[in-house]
Amino acid sequence: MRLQDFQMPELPEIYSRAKELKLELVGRCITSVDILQTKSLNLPEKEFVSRISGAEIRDVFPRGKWIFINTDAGWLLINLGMGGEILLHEQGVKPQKLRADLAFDDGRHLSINFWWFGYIHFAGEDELDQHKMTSRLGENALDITREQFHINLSASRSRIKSYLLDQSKIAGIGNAYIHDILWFARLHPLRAINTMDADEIERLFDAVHQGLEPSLNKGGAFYELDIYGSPGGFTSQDIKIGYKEGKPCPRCQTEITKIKTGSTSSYICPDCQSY
DNA sequence: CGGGCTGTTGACTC
DNA sequence: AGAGTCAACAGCCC
Repeated sequence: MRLQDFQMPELPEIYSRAKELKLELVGRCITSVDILQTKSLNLPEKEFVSRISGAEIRDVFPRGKWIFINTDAGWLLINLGMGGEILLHEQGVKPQKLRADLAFDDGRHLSINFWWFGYIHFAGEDELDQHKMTSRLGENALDITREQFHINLSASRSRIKSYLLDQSKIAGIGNAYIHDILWFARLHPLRAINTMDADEIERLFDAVHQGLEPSLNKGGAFYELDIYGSPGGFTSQDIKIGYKEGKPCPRCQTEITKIKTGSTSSYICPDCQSY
């Protein structure tokens, strides 16, 4: 297993970062903004900086793979793409890699880094519904009710892996945690939803929780750092079958295989997760 | 050395 | 509506 296989911030990591940021930043004012990669913004740099400078942070919460920071000037919307760090530093300390830096009125500052496909967006207080990348997000994967999950799936004709990865359907699941989620549910990633019976949908709902909650409870995965620079407590030993090609299935000992599912790969137990 | 692979998201086509 | 392909990249594998 290679560390670089795992650099995806998904729901457990984003929930954890949002919680940490909320604890540290509510009530703080942004005193200066430094942008090192304008490409990750949704506004011209000058406009972005002027709109967010001086803002007081009111709240921080997760929506899927996005961190929403509510300020009295509007919204900061952050997506770490395929991996990155948000780190809180004491005055003067600077990390080597960063795309943007926010300084606060207590002297501390926040560096935001991601290896490429990340976003640091701004939306005015009343403009949130015009922000296309977040306005269509589905319910957070751990917040959707069993009943709503059932109703939503009944309306879908896609394959189950595509559905779970579609952020407009259910938000927060990515290609790292999905392997274990489908294994818990004993469902093949290419299974068509309209062939699933009620029992299978129930199993899938439970599996979403079984796949995400252990990591959430440990502050996210080991390959992502919290805002203080410490890795999450969810380690490769906690992963059931994801990225464990050739190892035995924890349930039936059958060898885990890696298969192509559209443009992504999937790790499955061919015995537990028959097509 | 370099082609292949990995991840997220939106745009685009059929 | 859903599926497929592409593009935007760094970094590591073999």
